[in-house]
Amino acid sequence: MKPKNTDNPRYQAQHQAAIRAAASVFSEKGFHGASTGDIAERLGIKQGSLYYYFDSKEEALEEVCLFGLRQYVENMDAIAASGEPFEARLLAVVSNHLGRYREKNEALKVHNDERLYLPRTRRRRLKALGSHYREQLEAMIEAGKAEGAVRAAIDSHFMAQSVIGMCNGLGELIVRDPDIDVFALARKTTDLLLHGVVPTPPKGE
Amino acid sequence: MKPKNTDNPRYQAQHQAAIRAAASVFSEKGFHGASTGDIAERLGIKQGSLYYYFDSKEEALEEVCLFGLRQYVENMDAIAASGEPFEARLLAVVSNHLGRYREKNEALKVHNDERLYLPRTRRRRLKALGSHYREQLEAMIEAGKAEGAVRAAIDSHFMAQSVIGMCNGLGELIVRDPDIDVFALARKTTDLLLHGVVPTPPKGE
DNA sequence: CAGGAATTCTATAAATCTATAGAATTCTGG
DNA sequence: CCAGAATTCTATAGATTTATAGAATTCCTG
Repeated sequence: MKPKNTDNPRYQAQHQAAIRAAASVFSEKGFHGASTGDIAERLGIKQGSLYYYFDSKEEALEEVCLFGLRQYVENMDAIAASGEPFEARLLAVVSNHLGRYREKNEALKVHNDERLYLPRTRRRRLKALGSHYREQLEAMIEAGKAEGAVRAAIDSHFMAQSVIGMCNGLGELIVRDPDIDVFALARKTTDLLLHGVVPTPPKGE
Repeated sequence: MKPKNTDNPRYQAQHQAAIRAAASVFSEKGFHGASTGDIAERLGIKQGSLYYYFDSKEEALEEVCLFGLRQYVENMDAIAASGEPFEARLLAVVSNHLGRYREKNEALKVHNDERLYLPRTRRRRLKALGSHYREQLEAMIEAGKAEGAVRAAIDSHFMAQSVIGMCNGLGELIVRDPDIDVFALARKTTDLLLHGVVPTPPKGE
């Protein structure tokens, strides 16, 4: 093992840059399609030098996924903790999710598409974060029921997964068209989830 | 080039089997993570022999994706052509989409996750099929507006993408839990899309 | 069962790619 | 500016992988 000072700001900065370079390359070519040489090149160093920052290519993938997921999940925690009414919190969740596709789409895309190639052990921490996210969302929906903002018949597990999937699908739209107004899209999405598409009131309950 | 008779039923059967084997392996390991040796092994032949059925690994991926998408899109055409009211057609679309995750999930999963690794030229035919699907769905939503079953304010492009994303997200649920009742899930999903989660009627319009 | 067509096998070249070791360079504090 | 620490480079072992060529086998038809 080389001497390295992981507390040094210089090391940390380059380590971050390496994660970003890996995110960029993985998102373009996929985990297996990208080589450590590609990543090093994007970072402006030689292939062998990359191993100063990652022990293995898999570790790089894991760090990219964690990086992509972390702030996203932290925002969810903040939203869940806020005392806002259900509608506002749902809008915040959707905005947070869709917003990621604009700002930091690469690492999150890598998480979405490539995380499956991590070995079981490495996937554990990611799964914990992802489950935490979904559980927060489920709890939020349950709270919505308690508020009377959500029909009692709604299955919160099902609905949480629906919201996540819908946002991921819309992410494609956002990535494809750089001119889309993400916040307007979030409002439309929230409106669809809240009220559906039918003009007449739902059949009671 | 070897002598080969692509009209021979024996050839066609093995070719189909090769596509299935490729779908299975690609869905497990990803395109770049899977080797032609893996595919051949699953098919019960040697690595080199696989090239009797595919000219390249990329061609194998393309055929898997087309296979996964084809019947799915054909069903959509049938649904669009049926004279059913909007609600019934939406349910049919969602059932078709979710049902794929049970029956033939491997090829469709490969299409969803790996199609990006195809070169531009090979992706064209897939894109045509996918766009056709989305356009049919958009037209269906527009027809729903004409019927008065859908609010005029709904953006059909946005909504089509939402439906597709939602179904893909729920697909994970279906793959994860083999005991899920897919049709019940389709009904819940359709209900959510039609009426939203809010118990009180939407604010007019 | 003979002979040609169809299918599969063996063997391999040529091009990867990951990870490591040790040399060379750059940085930093005194 | 010097000395040691930190970072990067060069070079390479060792393992894989795709795709091809030609030999061997199996299948089918007459």
